[in-house]
Amino acid sequence: MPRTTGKPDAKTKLLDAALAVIRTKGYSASTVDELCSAAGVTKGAFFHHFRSKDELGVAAADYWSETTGALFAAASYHSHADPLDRVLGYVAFRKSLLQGGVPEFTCLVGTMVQETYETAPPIRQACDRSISGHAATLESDIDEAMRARGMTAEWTAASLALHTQAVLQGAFILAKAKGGPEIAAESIDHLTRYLKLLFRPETIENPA
Amino acid sequence: MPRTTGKPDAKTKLLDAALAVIRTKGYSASTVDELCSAAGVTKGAFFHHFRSKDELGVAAADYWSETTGALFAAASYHSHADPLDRVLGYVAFRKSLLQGGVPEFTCLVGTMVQETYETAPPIRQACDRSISGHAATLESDIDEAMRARGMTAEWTAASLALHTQAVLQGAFILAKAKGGPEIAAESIDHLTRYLKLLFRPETIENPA
DNA sequence: GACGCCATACCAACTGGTTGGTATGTATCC
DNA sequence: GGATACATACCAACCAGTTGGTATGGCGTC
Repeated sequence: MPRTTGKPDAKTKLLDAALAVIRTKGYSASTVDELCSAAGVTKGAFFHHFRSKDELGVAAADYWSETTGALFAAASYHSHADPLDRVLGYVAFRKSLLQGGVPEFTCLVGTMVQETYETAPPIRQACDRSISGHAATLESDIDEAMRARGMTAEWTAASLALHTQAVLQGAFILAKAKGGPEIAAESIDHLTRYLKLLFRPETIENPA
Repeated sequence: MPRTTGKPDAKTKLLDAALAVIRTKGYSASTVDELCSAAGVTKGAFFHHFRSKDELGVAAADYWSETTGALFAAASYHSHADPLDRVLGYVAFRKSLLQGGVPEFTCLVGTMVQETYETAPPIRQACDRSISGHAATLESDIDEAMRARGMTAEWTAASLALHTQAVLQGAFILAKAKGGPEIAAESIDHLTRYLKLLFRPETIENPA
């Protein structure tokens, strides 16, 4: 919530800085001092808005949910008539986001939950909310695509929606290990191929 | 390298402790003091064997490659005659390893690389070696399965081998976020289904 | 096989800088 | 003029790494 004036307030600046710094160095290695200097504010402002570093972690995860939620809500893949095209469009959109440096396209909550799942339950829950809430936006399209084909599968729309998130999170880890987005793009291609094989096997060449 | 006596030396105890502690709390949050007390040695021993904490991080990743390498090399899925059965057996074996608490079945190098990929290049490289080296053990079976079917695909054996690692790493993140292995098992099931659809589509029911 | 020699392995105590967090002051808005 | 929104100064605990030391075992020498 920025001030009524055009300038962002210290809280927003701290949250924006948290996204950048934590995605680059991880949560534990991101110090309060560094977050403050990256945001251009002082420690007084930090502890005015957040009672502790962990509370900022929770707020950052929620802020991440908001900003990315707005990004995906505004994306054009929702306009496809066929629900499967919306799902495939989503995955293609995710692939198109693999731009810039690794810290710029990787996921805040996937990074944070790795470090905090045992030691900071509120952060773990905030990350789960973010991932699961995002997956839920896919689930309805997947469900609709299944119904449109009268599919009765061994898997659920919910599990497939979460699987897409698993592939993306894993692709980010590979990108971090290898230092670039190329391998992540290939994994996303495999995900697209899986979805097509599940829903439209006839469109995939099968030379066997 | 333990001593000729039965007891493990301080270096091995530190490496074993590092696997447990870092998998639970992440790399940055694992302090040298905590690693030492978990290993039952003193700081003097730590800095006798490792010049720095980062050097231990590299050694831990290499140690992880060794121990997990031995685990997979000894597994029974290698005995299948059909190379595809070996690949599917590998994935089933990975699923069977989802036992115990989350820190016990998740991956050290996947956790470490998230925090260190930008700040500690030697650790990043050690994690890449571990992941890519492990994927390479799958690549030959995948390649053989492709040749046996005369497949000419848009994807390579190497990219599919790495994709399996992406799914597993992503499944671990979901397990951490949700606090249990169930969702990871479902994602591994999706991976198995993808592999069967690629290589044996006739064995999958398709009610569409 | 007793001896001196020394590298390796390890320990306890310490240090300077950093950490998350606090206490207190001040400017600005309604 | 009181609540909100910051800034400055500070602290105790903790951090990675250092220091100076001890215990042990192998090895050549005689």
